[in-house]
Amino acid sequence: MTTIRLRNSKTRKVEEFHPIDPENVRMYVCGPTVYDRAHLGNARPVLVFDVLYRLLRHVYGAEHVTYVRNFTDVDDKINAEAQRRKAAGDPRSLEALIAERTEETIAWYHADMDALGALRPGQEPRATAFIGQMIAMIEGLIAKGHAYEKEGHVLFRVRSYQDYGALSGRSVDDMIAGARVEVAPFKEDPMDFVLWKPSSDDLPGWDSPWGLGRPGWHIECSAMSHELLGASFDIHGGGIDLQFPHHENEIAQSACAHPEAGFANYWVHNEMLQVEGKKMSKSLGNFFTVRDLLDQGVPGEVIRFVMLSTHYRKPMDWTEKKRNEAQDELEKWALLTTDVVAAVSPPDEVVAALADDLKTSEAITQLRKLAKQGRMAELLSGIKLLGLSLPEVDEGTRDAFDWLVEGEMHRPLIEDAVRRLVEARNRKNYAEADRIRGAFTLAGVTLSFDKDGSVTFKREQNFDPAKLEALK
RNA sequence: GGCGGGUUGGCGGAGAGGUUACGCAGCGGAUUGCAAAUCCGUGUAGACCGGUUCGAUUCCGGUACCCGCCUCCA
Repeated sequence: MTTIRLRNSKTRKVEEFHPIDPENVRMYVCGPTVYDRAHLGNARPVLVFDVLYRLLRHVYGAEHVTYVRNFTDVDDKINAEAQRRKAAGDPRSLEALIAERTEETIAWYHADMDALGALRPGQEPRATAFIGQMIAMIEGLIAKGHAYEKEGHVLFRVRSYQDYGALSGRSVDDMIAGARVEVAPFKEDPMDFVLWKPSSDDLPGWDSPWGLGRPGWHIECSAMSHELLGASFDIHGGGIDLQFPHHENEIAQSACAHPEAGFANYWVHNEMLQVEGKKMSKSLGNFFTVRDLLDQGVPGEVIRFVMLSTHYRKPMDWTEKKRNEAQDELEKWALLTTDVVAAVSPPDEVVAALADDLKTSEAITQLRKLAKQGRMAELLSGIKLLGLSLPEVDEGTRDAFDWLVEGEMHRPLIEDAVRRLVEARNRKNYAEADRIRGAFTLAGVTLSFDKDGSVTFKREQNFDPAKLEALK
């Protein structure tokens, strides 16, 4: 059996992966807060852990891997959007507006991530469905002296957990010295964080031993992972930005609530995404969503290919150039594998690359070698393991019409032009042939001639059907 | 201020203490009416300064610069 090696943030080393139970390999990844469309940065962890999920399924069997990724549907931003709609005159209750916002965002998320070729996790729990478990966990923490109630808030007593800061390599004293912690009068210690906070009448809340309120963000993941995967499980993933404080706090909560268990054995973090060398942010004006790219005609598999061409632990830079190169390479593979049936099992080289700490760029290099060697069945199988799909590429005169022509109105025009072109070439009237080809070029269609005399089309980015009129 | 990541040829991007990464672009050739595509061949590197070593881009130390997290935005 293939041995997977993963970089464990907990030990800062690449380690061999040995699941607690090979019959049920368990992975939890922090999912989105569902208040708006997922931006490109959100897609990176989705794709990184999708590759890991596919690898685990390959190695241990699809039915022996449990993948949980949550939806955070309790959040100020969701409330704010609902309140905005209410203020704009929507007569429905705030609760209904919140539910609507949550539902539509989840549907968007599914559609966008599906387009990137990401498999849906086996379970996608919503925080609001696990409030009872959160309350129970908080009660347990209070009983053990790890948490305390103050003014309707319940806070985690950070000083009560010896190993706090171990994951992110910080000491509590250093962090306080940094003087960037929130100072709240009800905290025993500046580092203590919220497990439960009071809610107002106009915002969602749940009854609890501490009054009407709602859970803190960190307790959601601790409660859901415990409920669905148990007190000890194998892999916990997420972006490096979540390492502190979110994951640190999860560990503190879970380790204190279930001191007999190990919580997550392997912590895997992906690096951040940049755009043209800069962090993606609204203020820099380089902020865009996955849907924006898809709407611009960037295929999901191209986004996926670009993402996988950089190792997950390195900052990934999204650029126009990479996107174009990825598209060219995928089209090339599509042509190479036309009518090819994928090999039953993926090539060892590709599996080995992924098993070595998810070296996706190395896996792509191996795919290129397979293409070079003409091992197309294996190439296709490797492409599938990476979760990539290939663009539809039609070649030849007849098939090309289907995607070249925007509406039947241009078909007679093009057929006639091609007929005249072929005739001109047969008569060796190259001036006329080049004139017709030039008109196609201006319309954004590249024509080329094969040895057997057939004509091949390629639609370019600047394709403009209106300019086909010039073919007359 | 604290913690972490990075700096490789024109561009992107890997691995390995000594042997071609790879892709794109470039150059030369084959092929082509001319092209495109394809095929063959080929040049260019390791931020800077020291150290270890027979030998370092690869290990160690330092310097510079870039980026991220620590703060709602991933």
